[in-house]
Amino acid sequence: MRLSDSFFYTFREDVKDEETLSGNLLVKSSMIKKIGNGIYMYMPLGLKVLKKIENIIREEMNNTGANELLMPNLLPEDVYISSGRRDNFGSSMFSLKDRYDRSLVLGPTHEEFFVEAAKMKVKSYKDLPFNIYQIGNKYRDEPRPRFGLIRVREFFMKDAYSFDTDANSLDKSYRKMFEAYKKIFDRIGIDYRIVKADTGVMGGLLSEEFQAVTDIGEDVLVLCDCNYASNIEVSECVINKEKVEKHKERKLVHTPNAKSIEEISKFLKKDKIKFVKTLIYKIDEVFYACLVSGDREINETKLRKLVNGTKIELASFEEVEKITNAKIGFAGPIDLGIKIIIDNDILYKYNYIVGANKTDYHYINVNTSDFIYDYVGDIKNVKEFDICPKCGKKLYFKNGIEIGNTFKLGTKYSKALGLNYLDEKNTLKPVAMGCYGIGLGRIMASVVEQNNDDNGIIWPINIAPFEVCIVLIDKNDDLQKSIANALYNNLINNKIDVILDDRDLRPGVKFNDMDLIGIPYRITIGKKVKDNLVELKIRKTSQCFDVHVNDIVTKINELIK
RNA sequence: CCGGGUGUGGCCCAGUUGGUAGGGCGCCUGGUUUGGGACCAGGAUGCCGCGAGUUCGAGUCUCGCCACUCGGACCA
Repeated sequence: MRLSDSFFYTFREDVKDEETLSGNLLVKSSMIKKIGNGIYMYMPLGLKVLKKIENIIREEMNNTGANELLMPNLLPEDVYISSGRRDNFGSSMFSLKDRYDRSLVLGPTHEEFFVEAAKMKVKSYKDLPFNIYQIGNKYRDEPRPRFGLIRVREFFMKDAYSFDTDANSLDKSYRKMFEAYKKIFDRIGIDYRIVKADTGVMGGLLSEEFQAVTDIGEDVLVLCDCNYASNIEVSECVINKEKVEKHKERKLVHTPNAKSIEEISKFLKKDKIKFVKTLIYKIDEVFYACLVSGDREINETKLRKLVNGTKIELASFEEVEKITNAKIGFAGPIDLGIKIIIDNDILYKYNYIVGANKTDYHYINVNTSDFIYDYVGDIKNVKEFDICPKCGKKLYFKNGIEIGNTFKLGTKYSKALGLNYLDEKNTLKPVAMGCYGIGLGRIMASVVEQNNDDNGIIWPINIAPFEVCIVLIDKNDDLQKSIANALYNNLINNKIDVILDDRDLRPGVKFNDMDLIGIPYRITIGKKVKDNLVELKIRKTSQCFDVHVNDIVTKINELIK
């Protein structure tokens, strides 16, 4: 590509409606443009990056023997109703009516339709296993899109689905995808971790996430040197037993205006750990009082699972005040009148402090024998420096962006949608499924978050929009011009992805633009061509070399390999 | 959905007590320049987010709406 006649622009200043580094750099460098909240255009340069990511994914998918197909995005709503997922998605699904008032949705994910596709083939165990996938758009009406390409409403994604006879076979298919994913992310050159995760709306048996490590990540990764790695959503807590104490006499104490654990702990001059907080949750329209130690946070994912619920939300202030008969902040388990769930640490706490269900009062010296509870379980978040459940060392946290995930679905969808096969003994069995996603836009944004400096983006070579740029310093100098053109053609003939900056601009402008858009290798053609020398600069390290014109192609080839 | 902020040439922003819409960057023309975002001279580009209202007069005041954005809630 020659820049002088290409669709290309850059901005010198940050744009105001992109707060993240990656969002700003991608917009300034003409990779993307926002046209609405969570909706982006991919400009020529950005599309090149996206296509390179796409091709790596496609190659590795095809290497596993998976077959690519393409699904529509405009989908009849009733299919999601049959599968039982219409309600799960709720308002995060875009829905619309056609001219006959029939309900359609924009696909947020395609399990149901891949099952439809699979039915075309699957009759017998001899038809299994196989894996089919697509690379296409997904639509989700996010409550709050943000962070540039990280959380958007229309996004480009690869989703694959495996179909097997049984759990053993599924295990192999899953493994195969898992290994392919590692190859994909390694080739892309992204810094990632694999963590155990929640199965969420997908349901199923096992979920693992591939997380790009960056500070703007919305997920918390719980990690240990022993290679334990888990999303905080599902990271199990080791039970914390306190020193056994003799039960003291329970007492009602006046604690005016001490609503939060923070306030009450200051007021009574006791450490947070001596308190138990009571949060009232509404899970599938039923209220539960949930108790955790004062120094801990509730984990809603764990809580939801414990009671086998689907929809979970904190009760409103009004609801809490009605249930506790007190102002917000004084809820406690004693004489409460709704179901009680306690965190398993509470069993090993003694003489703790709880709200008294009476405005401005707390109980001190409460013990678990003082009230009746309905559920016990691990319902709290791991804290940094907690003990690793696997090896006993201290855990540490990092932030991550989910760029890929792998699910063992089992027979959830095949049962719901009637995807069955006949086995050797002529009995009808449901197909065992897995599904596997990768978010391409998120990869792009995460890579930029991980690879940049004051001058702009630093693309890893395998997904850079161009591998090499040639900067022609003086386009009116015939020697420089002819050497630049010759080199440009030579690199193209060597299958190197090259861009020629032959614009009639000052050198500084071109250097800055090439830095901004992050091309890994720059060849500058200037005065030194008289001595048959060109300059090679490495974007990442800023190293510069003078290279003989005749050697430059070889040198570039070496670097790229 | 709750709370805060912002909407003014392509981009970033200024705009006094209401009185002819400004600057920088970019763009066009000419000239001088040419290895890290040059300089001089001239020039073009505005539904001041949208709609009502107050006023002789509204970018500015009032009301309503919309969009974007941040924090939260939410989120395969």
